[in-house]
Amino acid sequence: MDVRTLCLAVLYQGEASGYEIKKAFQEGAFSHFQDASFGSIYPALGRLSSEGLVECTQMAQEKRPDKKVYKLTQSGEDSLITSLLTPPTPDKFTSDFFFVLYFAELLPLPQVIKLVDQRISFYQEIIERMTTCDPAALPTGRRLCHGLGLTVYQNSLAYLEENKERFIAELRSQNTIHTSSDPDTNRTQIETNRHIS
Amino acid sequence: MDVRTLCLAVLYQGEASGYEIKKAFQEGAFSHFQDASFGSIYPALGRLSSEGLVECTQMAQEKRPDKKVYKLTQSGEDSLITSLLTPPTPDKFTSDFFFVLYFAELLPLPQVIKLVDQRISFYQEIIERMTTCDPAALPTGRRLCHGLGLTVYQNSLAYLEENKERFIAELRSQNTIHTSSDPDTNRTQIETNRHIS
DNA sequence: TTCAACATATATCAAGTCGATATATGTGAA
DNA sequence: TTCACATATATCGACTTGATATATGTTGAA
Repeated sequence: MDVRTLCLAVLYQGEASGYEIKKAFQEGAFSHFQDASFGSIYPALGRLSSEGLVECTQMAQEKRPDKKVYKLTQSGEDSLITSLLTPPTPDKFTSDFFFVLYFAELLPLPQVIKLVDQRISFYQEIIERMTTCDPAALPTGRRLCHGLGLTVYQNSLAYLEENKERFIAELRSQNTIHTSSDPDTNRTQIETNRHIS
Repeated sequence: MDVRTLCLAVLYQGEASGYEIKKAFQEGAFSHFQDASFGSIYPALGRLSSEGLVECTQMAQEKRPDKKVYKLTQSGEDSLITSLLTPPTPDKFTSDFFFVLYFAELLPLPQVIKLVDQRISFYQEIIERMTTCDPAALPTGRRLCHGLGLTVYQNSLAYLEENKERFIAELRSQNTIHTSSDPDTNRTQIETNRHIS
């Protein structure tokens, strides 16, 4: 979804500055499935302003730098709905964790263990944050989002915890790279895995 | 992860052309957690070539356009390992499905039902494709990747199937937008939801 | 107390990436 | 036959990211 629509979506929840819109993607409700940087938010707000989809009020006072508060117009609301009605593009998921895990055999075992442990902590923290809010208080659509997301994290955590020990034991038993710094042994290991599909 | 490393990773599995590398991200093993386009793959292969991390063999014959087959060098293998050892960046997940679902109350009910049904089919198809291969045949790292990914898809599917009817019933019962095309009714609906957190 | 780290707030820029498009040919199905 | 699709490389405009610049307030630890 383009950043312009993303901004409209945040502003639909209430007026906000560019800085606050960024926070919605960093810590807020949208943080799990959308993102945008300042470099795209500020230009987007400029365009939305000139097209009349948002209105900007300059808050010159404050003890901070000027704050530009943006507010959705009726035209902006219409544009948001229209965008929501267009067929959604496929999900995009990129993960270095999965990528590194894929090549676990090539890495020192302690490194792999650390990777998995960090992942477990990562899931635990997200789950804790997500379970502090009461789902019953959410509107229907948001509640399904929340429930589906939480399910994914909980089951990922459970899977990792259930398989961690077996996984590590298997890695330990099958190669020598982890206990030796002999380059020849190393090389042999790499060659061994080379053509496994 | 930068596209250069991604190319090295694909080439680690065996030599390939730019076109074939693209396919690895589109249909192959990496398709679930990494992506790259021609616009980034071809320049990356050029740089990798000039840096000696890959070797290029021009296959001039064939009945097709020239095929440039790239092969990993020792230096390229070392570079891949080094990249795998650097701390992984956080996952990135963007989903229009979640985004639209979040605003389900604002949309016509048939549209929302279609969205959920398509999602269910999407999960079913992926699960079917992933369960055709035998996980026991995979190297340890790949097997954990595969298992974790499959778990996510299976549990997402189960959650949607379990909650679909209740979700739709709830949407149907709470608003009028879905059965009326009266713009005033429409507007009222939008205002009603306006400030729900 | 002081001082570093962090938060608020806007904005820009180089580098990288995507999605579409161009080019050229082969294959298979309707 | 003709059209859609697959193979194959390559480029380009538009967009996005991540880092950085600028300026100030707050907070907590040494």
